[in-house]
Amino acid sequence: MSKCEQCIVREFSSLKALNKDELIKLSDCKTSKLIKKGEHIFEEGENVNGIFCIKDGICKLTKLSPNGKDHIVKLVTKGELLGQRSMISDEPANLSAIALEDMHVCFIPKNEIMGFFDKNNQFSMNVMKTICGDLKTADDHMVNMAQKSVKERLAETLIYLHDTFGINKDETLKVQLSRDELASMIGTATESCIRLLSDFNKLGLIELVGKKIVLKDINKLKKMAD
Amino acid sequence: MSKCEQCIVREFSSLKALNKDELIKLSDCKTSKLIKKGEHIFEEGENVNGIFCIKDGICKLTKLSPNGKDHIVKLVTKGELLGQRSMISDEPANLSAIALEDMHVCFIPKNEIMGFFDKNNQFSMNVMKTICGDLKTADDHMVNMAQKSVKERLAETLIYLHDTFGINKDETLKVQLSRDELASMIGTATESCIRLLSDFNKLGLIELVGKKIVLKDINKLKKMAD
DNA sequence: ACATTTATATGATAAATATCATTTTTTTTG
DNA sequence: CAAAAAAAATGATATTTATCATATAAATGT
Repeated sequence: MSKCEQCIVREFSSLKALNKDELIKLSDCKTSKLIKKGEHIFEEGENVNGIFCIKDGICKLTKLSPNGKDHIVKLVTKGELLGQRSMISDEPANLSAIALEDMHVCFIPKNEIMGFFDKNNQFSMNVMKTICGDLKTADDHMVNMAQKSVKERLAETLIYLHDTFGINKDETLKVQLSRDELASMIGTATESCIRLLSDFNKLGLIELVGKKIVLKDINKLKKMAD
Repeated sequence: MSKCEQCIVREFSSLKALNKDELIKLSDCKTSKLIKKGEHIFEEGENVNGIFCIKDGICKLTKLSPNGKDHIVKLVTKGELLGQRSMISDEPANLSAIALEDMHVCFIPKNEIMGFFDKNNQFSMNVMKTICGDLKTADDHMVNMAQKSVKERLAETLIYLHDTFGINKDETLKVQLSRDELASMIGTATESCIRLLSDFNKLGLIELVGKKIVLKDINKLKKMAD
């Protein structure tokens, strides 16, 4: 079992506030899991009873809308924690977490985290700030969904994927979503998403390399996204 | 200056965790404000440096979208706290708060609240739970905006206004939004909103009493909202 | 390697929604 | 109370987006 003290991703999350003793306790109680591409870390409605620390890989957080379509609420990657909201609210998960690539995650049981809350103010504060950041992002996102056109949302999402997750050597976006997933991220029909990608391609804004996407004119895309 | 100890609305917010001594301190540092209908409590981008406790009245939280339209993110009423997210994130307000009717609010400066955070775990936990609740609502809302039609969103919003804020003696919705405001809550053009209200009226789902709205068939509206 | 499934793409069309113009109603103001 | 301004309502039309059908390309299993 690997030691939390030596784990680098810890430094990128609220867990950075933990001291040596707390980290040793953490190492003892955590369990390590490999999640394959397409598998769930947890599902909407499930009682999670702890949080997951993402050591490696990317996953999507989705919610089933009443019309039966999945909506991608957020992408989460290495260094971030999952399940904090459910744990604090003491409610089942509001979203499903599904791996977009093979992942390595650690599970930390609820009672351990709650102990840190009581004794380590900096840790509580970090968690609170993270959730506040999530809330701001969610509000902003909501306004975008409500007020922007599909075209604007697509442009914005491409920029987001580029800026947040970066590009490969061949300049294609590192996070490779299917057209279907991209559509469920911007909230539109798959065909509409594909059609707009074709349009963007013809306009020289992007280039479609098979299923992969290269952003060719980031400035124009940014203007387009408003 | 009225005493926080005797204030009833305190019981409906995170402040209920404060003990007698803390409430006395609170009374000493808080300032009381009357806000008239249409006035701001604070504006997007402003440094708030504390939180507001709503003693009476309702306000809308809006965000200006890049296309220049205001979007109503949330309605907030008596007993709730405002500005918690900005204070914790140590950032300017992400949203504007504008009174929908005359309001009575109390302002509590940041350093006072931060003191309670340090010393009163139950209070911190309450605040955290509130923000977690807000985050869940925001995520749900986002999915609705992205996946539902304007008609579904209108039906849902009417039900929400009914269930959350209740009705007057004449059965009209208590929160009286203009057509423009209703449209900016569901994310559509004012004319589209008006047209759909007319349709709902003709279908017998609602009744339009001047500018006021009566829900006539709540079950059908609920089905419509999904 | 070939058959089968799945993903991507495109056309045709329908439905939803926005925009612009105009009218009617309500509210405000002098 | 009348005039002006603002809000609500409706029609005509344009634009956006969804849906259904079908074609092509890529991935998968045996």
